[in-house]
Amino acid sequence: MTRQEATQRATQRSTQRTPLNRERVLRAAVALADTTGIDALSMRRLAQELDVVPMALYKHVANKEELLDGMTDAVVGEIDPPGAGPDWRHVVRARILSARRVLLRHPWAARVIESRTGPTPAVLEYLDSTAGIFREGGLSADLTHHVMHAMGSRLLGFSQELFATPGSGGSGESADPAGSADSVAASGPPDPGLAERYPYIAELAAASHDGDSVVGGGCDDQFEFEFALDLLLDGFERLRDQGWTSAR
Amino acid sequence: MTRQEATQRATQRSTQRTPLNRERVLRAAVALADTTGIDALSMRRLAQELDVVPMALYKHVANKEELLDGMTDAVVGEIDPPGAGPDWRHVVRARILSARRVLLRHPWAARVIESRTGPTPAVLEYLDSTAGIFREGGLSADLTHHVMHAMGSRLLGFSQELFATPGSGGSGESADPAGSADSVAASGPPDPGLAERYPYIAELAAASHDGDSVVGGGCDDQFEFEFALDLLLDGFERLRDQGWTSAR
DNA sequence: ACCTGAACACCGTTCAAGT
DNA sequence: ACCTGAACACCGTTCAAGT
Repeated sequence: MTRQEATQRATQRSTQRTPLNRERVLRAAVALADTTGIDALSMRRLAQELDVVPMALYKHVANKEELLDGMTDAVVGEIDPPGAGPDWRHVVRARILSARRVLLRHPWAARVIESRTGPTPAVLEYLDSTAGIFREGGLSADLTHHVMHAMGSRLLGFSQELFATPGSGGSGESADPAGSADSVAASGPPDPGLAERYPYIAELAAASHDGDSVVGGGCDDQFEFEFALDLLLDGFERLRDQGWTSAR
Repeated sequence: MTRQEATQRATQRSTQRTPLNRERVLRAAVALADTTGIDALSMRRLAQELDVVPMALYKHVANKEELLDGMTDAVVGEIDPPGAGPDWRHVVRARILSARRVLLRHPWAARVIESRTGPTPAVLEYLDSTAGIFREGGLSADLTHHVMHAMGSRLLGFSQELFATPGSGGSGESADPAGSADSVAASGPPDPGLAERYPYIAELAAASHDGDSVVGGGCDDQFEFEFALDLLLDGFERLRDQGWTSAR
């Protein structure tokens, strides 16, 4: 390679890729996790994807934990801002369902968010504005406090089921206690021993798809999520109307 | 070392430790995770703890995933069997609070259980007998199915809060959206900027410890867990009494 | 046939050597 | 002063060599 060729190549490379910055690192990390799963996301693999040497990443994130913090903020930032409307239940419901759609787009996000030791700025902002919806809906600060706890990670759209549904991608975001029922009853030639050993689970599995669809797990994740969400919102509203306070 | 000494030492070693078996491997793994946290549990470290060569473990568990499955079963096996009694709400409540106590003893267990791709035998048995409590309480199979989904991982005593409370050990089992509020307001000299940026969170934090205790996070995890649990059980009972069915 | 040391293909991060 | 290749201390698991 001549000196001129080398210069050309260097120029070409520097023009064809924008110089590395935090934003680009985070976006590449999110994209990599989306396509290959969170387990395959390593600093080395990410560097390779960005066509830089691994150590180059450490100029933009202090370490892998900070990378994961940044990815969390990027994902939480995708959640729709709270809408306007007179009905606080509708507003909070719409926002949480938006969060759920975001988590479904990024199946790895639930586990990453749960693994953060503290809330990131975007999460704090999300929690603050969501608390505001409850407060403006007439719930006392006391009740809102316990409501936020009761919602727990469901606030961010987590399914919080026990096991990943068969269909879910890689690093299970949604899961399925009654669905494990379904697996027991529906997977291949149903072992008669299982239905005998777990009679109640077998019964639940039957209840889940005696309708039109008999294929697959048989559980409608969206239905189950909204069932629990509405049950909780119902309960919150009832407590508000009763003027509930924690006794202390 | 003489030949006799070598024989003695070999004999001593073989008598002072029972020969390795699956049971002993699992118990050592649980103990190691309890004391050092789940992140420090590696096949190599576990082998070292048992005073064997790493490869010796692979005769008793196929791989690390199977080790984690076994640890899950060991922990879930610690949950009290369902008690007897006419009040299904009391029975299911007591059982779930027992599960919660078990998880508090093994702070790593929640994350390990969540990471299982499918239910282990002990989990299936737990879910089956818990579904049985609901069924015998008069809930239809249909309602019980959705109830199990709505409970999600809370069935196994998971706190399901967003972030680990400051006090919780290592691999966060319990967490705290409103508690993150508390951290914001309570940590050190409260940055006035934070309360302005997150006014609702600041308000919740204030609501959480305007009582007697002002120290620490200020949240009573046990209270929050039971608040949500009872809210859900209330809702289930109400649906049962209304003869609720999913429309399909 | 059984057991196991060395090796393989990784990992996050440190650090010193090179420019 | 900046950048980065090599190195460090790990990891789960394979595999072939040794008994």
